Amino acid sequence: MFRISRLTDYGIVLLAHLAREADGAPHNARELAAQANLPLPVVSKILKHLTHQGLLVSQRGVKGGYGLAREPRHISVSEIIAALEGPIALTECTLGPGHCDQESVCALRSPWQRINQVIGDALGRLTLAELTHPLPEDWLPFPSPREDAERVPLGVKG
Amino acid sequence: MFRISRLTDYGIVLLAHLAREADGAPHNARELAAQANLPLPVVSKILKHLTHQGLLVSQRGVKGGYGLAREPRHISVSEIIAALEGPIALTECTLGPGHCDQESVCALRSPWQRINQVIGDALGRLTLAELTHPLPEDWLPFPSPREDAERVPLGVKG
DNA sequence: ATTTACGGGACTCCTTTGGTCCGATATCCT
DNA sequence: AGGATATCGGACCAAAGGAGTCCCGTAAAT
Repeated sequence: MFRISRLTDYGIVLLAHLAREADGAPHNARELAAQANLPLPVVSKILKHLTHQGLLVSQRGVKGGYGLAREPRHISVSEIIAALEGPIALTECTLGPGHCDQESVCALRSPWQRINQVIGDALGRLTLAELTHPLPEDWLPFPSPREDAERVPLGVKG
Repeated sequence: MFRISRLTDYGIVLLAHLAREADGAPHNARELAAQANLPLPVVSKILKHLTHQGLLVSQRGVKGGYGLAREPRHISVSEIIAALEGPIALTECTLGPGHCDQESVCALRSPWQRINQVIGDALGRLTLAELTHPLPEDWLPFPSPREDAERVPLGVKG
C-alpha cells in the first residue's frame, strides 16, 4: 500500500513528543503512551526498538525512562523509518545487488536507484526538529545545487 | 517495509515493455510474461487491473492483447502505483480526514500532508517515457520555481 | 526489600500480498 | 458454423508481515 507502517508512524509521534519536551529528564513509557493516546505495550515495544537502534537513550529503575540520543535537528525522518522498518528501499533491487532475481534482465534498476535515492535523501534531510514546527508552505526537501556538498547520510539498519 | 508491492513493480516493468515497443499492435499476456520472465497468471492479473484503471486498452480474441491507453510521456509513475495499490498515502491521515482516530490530537498531520504531497508530486512528474531511458545523473523530480504553474495531477484510485 | 522501570523475548491474531485456477465471453480464421 | 485464442471476472489459497499482548529477568531509587 506504499505506506510506512503504523508502528513507525507511532514512533515518529513519540519522538516528536520527546523533542518538544526536551528537558534533560527521562520520560517513561507510561507517560508517553498516555500523551500519545496509545496502548502501553505498543509504546514500550517501539521505544525499545528505537533505543536499540541508537535513537533513544534509556534509563532503568524507578526514575527511569527515555530521552533523545541526539538533538532533534540531528535526527532525520529517514533514520527513524530505517530504525523501525529497515532501510528505505522502494523496490527490492534498491536494497543492493542479489536481492531481485530479475536483476540481469531488468532495465529499470538504474531508474529505481535514482528515484530511491531522491526520496531517501528527501526524508534524510527532514529532521525531527522541523516536524515539531509546521513546515513552511514552500518546503522542499532538496538542496539547492550549491549546498550539494554536505549530505545527511541515509539511515541504514545495522 | 516502505516498499511498493511486488505486483506494482511488475506492473511498471510490463508497462515499460509496452512503452518500448509501442507499435500499434496489441501485445498479449503470454508474450509479455515471457519477455518479463514472470508467471503468466500473475501478468494476466496485473494487466487486467491496469486495463480496469484506464492505463491500458485491451483487445479480445485471437489477435488480441494489450496496449498503452496513452503515450508513455503522459503516464506517470504515481498513476501506476495508484492504479495497482491505491492512492499514495505515506500515513493513514494523508488519505483524508476521518481515517486516523488520532487526528484531533496529533500534531504531525500537517507535516505529513506536505511530505506526502512532495513525494507524490515527484512520482507524478516522473513519466513512463523517462523510465525507459536512463535518468540523467542530476535528475530531480521537482519543478524549478518558475514552472510551478503547471502541475501533473496525482493519480487517485476511483 | 520493595517498587518502578526498562530489556528481551515469545506468542497470537489478523490483514495483506503473491500466486493459481476456472468458467464465461469476445474475436479471428478456416 | 465452429474451433482456436484472447481477455474478463471472479473465487480461492498459502505465506508473509503487521499489530498487539504478555511474561520473566534485571537495574536503579527509596
